[in-house]
Amino acid sequence: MALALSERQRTVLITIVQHYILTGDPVGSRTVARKCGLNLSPATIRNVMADLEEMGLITQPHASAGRVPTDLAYRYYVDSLTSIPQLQTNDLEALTQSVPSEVERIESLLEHTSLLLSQLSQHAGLVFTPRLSTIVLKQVTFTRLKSTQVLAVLVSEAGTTHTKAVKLDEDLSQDTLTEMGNFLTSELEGLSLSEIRSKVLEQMAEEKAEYDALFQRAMALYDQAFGQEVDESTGEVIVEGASNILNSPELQRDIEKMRAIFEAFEDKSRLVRLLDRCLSSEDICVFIGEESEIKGLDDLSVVSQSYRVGDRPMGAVGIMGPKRMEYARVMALVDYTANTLSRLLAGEPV
Amino acid sequence: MALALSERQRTVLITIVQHYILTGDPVGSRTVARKCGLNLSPATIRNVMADLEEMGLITQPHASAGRVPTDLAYRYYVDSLTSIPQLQTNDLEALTQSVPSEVERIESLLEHTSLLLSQLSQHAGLVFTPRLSTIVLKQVTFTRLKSTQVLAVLVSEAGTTHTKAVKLDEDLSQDTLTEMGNFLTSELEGLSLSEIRSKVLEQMAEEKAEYDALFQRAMALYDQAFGQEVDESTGEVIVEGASNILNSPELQRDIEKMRAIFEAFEDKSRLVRLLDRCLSSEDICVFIGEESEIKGLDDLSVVSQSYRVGDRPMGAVGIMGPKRMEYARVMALVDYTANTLSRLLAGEPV
DNA sequence: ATTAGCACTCCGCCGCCTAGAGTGCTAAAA
DNA sequence: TTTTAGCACTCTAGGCGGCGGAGTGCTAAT
Repeated sequence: MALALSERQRTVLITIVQHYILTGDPVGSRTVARKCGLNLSPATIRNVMADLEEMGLITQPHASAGRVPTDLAYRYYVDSLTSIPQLQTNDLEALTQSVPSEVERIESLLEHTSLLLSQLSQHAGLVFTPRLSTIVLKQVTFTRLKSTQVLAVLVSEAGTTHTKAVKLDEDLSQDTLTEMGNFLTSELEGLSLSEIRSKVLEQMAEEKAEYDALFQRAMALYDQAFGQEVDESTGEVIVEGASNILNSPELQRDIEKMRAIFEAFEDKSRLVRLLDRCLSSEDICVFIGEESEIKGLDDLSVVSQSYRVGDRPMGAVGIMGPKRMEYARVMALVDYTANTLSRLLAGEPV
Repeated sequence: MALALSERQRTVLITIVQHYILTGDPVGSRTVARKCGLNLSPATIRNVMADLEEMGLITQPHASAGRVPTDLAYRYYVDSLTSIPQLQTNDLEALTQSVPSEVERIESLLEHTSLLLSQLSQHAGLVFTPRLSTIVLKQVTFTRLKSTQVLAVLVSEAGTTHTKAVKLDEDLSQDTLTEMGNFLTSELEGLSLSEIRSKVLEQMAEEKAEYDALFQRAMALYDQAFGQEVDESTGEVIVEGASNILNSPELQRDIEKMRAIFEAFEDKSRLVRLLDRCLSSEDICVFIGEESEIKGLDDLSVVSQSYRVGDRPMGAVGIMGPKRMEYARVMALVDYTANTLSRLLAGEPV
């Protein structure tokens, strides 16, 4: 599967990709000859380029323009970046400066992270929040809002909260509700919501008398609030700096594409699917063009890396920009940010 | 201050505005003569138009194109819509169909509302959430996350939650924290956060011995969590359907303007200022072009109306689109939606 | 295997022109 | 006095042709 390129082909291809990323203009044989360091004449380069074109790595937008990398070429280029690149010193400075000393609100932290990524990269910043099922329960409380309406509040170990209003048949007092919350908390603390889900289902099916009625009802209440939600919730996506996409000159021409992109940004459910593919991998993920499999995003690339709390992957951060992005730098930014976020959430010093 | 226009001038102006809203093309004397119903020749209309231009109500994009309404003309047009217009039947149907039967999560409801507004209007939907100070407290709880880290959770009467992690000097047990929460809840329930703010400040200043030490510490903890926040928090803005702005043909030409608009969308803090101006008024608000006083939004108009819980205004909903929008229809949508939202939040049937 | 030379192609730009739409002005009509 | 018809004028959008530049592929020489 891996493309077998001669050393010379490799050099020429990389030169083309790098130069195109830099300038955005199609790059011709003359330019390659000067920049690639091979001391060959443009004519020779042309032969190599003809081969590369046949392999589907480069194309010309029209006969007699220079060559432009295809998705395949970007893929090759990214794969050829052996390991996660080092962060540039100025980026490192900027990042360390804007890391908060402590976490007051996780939601704000994630938003801030997304914004930071977008500002540093000048592309769009992405943060995926955890899906409900992976969350570990810390505390449940029920608050009586109106006669038969109760607000269930769930606090996770990480410090996120999740709420849902529930309608009851009977009117329970706040005291009863508090007791139910305490019951559940002592019983369920430390379990993930998906573990709880199976435990609740199991116990409600058995309906043994070994638990008293209050506990049974508490379980039912919990299930009413979060039961389905756990299976269905896919987490959220925080997109910041989407307007940066408008800077990219190769997209400014085509307003239709632009619209497709912004519509894709708003359809969060599709974006979430990227998360799944990223969470299953330890490594940083790069989706080039159509690899994201999101309609409308075929002119963009996404670089993302999961962040974790303890050993479990919780969510992911990423940067989304034109395929013509500085992959090395962006990957370094994303990787560093994901690691920092993991440490912050774990309460470790940064 | 109100512009004094002759009946004829009025008719011509309204015709121009309506026709421009409809087509987006500059409208010439010939067209006006045909559409305005006055049975006058284009030449006569031209004289009227010259007057209107002198008054600053219309301009020509270039000599020898038709006339285009200025902000002033839109203002006049909107003011001439005597009362809030009626909802069109098809809009009414669409709205009633997508009203949820019950409110499970306020955050989702508000997001859904914003999305709904954007879809029906084909512009951007706005929802402003309440600023912290106006919220009425229902319950406070403290959850011990780690040795000296506590999560303060505040539930409002409306059912919204607000959290903040707090770092402590000492390590308090969960039992102590729970007790503190109960204390505070019983003492503060039913008060708005701004009322609480002054009460807390007052009591902490007095430092009387009439309250026991636990309560004093609870107060301090509360203040640490939400004290400053109450003064600073401005509420949030939920923008949906921003990509609809890209449809507007008069903006597609100028990518710079487009970028300015999307940047303005992302700068939530400025958008929030619109809320203030809208909350103080009972009536529906229309901001045309520069009236929003937001840089970058001078090519858009915003229609917004506050929603309330009980008698207090809580937040606002709105629609943001090109100045060339169907004001009557948009105003009807916004007004109806705001009322429906108020009723939903109050738990009334819709 | 590499290179120089050359003819060819295609885009982007400039200037030119024209058709069309709309205006303002003036003089005639109501 | 108000309205209208007529006319000359202006400005834009769009089509056409020519030209320079950049880059290519091919061929023949090194």
